[in-house]
Amino acid sequence: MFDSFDLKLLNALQEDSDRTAEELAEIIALSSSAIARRIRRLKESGAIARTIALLSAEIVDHRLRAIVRLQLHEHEKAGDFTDFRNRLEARDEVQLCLEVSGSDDVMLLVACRDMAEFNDFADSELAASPIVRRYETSFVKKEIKNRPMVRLDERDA
Amino acid sequence: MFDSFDLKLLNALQEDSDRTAEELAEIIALSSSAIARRIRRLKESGAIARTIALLSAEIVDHRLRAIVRLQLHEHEKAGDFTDFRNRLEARDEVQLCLEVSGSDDVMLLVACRDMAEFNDFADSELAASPIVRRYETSFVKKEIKNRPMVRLDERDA
DNA sequence: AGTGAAACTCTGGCACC
DNA sequence: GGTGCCAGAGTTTCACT
Repeated sequence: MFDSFDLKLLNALQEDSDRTAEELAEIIALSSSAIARRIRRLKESGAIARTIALLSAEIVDHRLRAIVRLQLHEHEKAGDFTDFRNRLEARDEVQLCLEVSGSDDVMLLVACRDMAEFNDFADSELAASPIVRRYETSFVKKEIKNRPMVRLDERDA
Repeated sequence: MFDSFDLKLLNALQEDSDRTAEELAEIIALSSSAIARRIRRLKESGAIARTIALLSAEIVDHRLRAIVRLQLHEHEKAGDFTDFRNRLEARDEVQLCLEVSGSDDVMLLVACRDMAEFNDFADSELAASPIVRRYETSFVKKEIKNRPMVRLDERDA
């Protein structure tokens, strides 16, 4: 699937996708046209899902972020859970939604403007949902690291 | 700080930063040169911290991801905690590290290749650390949503 | 994969509001 | 102050080797 050039390229683009093909060619031992060709192929094939801008911590830190751990009722029809998932996915406040193992079933990272907005979210999406058994909230005091990056190596080839 | 054009632009770039100034000019009512100028200013001022490529879910799903909730010992010297934070920050496996309120002190999202690698990580960084009192791990079964985006509006101006 | 030319995109100066 | 227009610089794309 990927040769070692692709792997280096994917790692580099996950760190900073703003560099030109020529700059990347200096890091990876390849001509700029080969770099450009590979980037285009990786985007077309979907290996690179999308490229996005991340805002400064100064802006993001003005939001109230919360980790919410959900326990669901056990015998839910698949349809209800799908609806619930779709509702969460549609909410702008939900940055991350993961189905997890262990005593909790779902974990959310929610970014709101303030506590009032968080309460509105929790009331309408969580407390009001018949499939949520209970939920527990921790608020984010400080972001120490946020790097979505997955470093690839030859084992990912 | 930001006028309504900047806010629209920041929202658009958080969703997809691969569009040209001309394409963005069709969404936002501005000429392409004005768009390009604003993007450059937003990057120079640091409002846009960086732009990154996100890999496809197919690639990321081959990793074993875990949510780890940490409780620390209470009377830690600030220096020890700083060291601990720096170690976690330096580990590629740590995608997200948050200081939180509530019964836990720190929450991690960790991406490893397999359980063996996760255990190595947990043993060397968590179990071996004198400042960690206990930790609890949930593994990610399924990613339902992952959008780091923070939607801005006139209240962020 | 690399080279070079064509096409496209961004940059910077100037007039305008 | 910021915008739009246009020309030049820089970057990507494409045919060919």
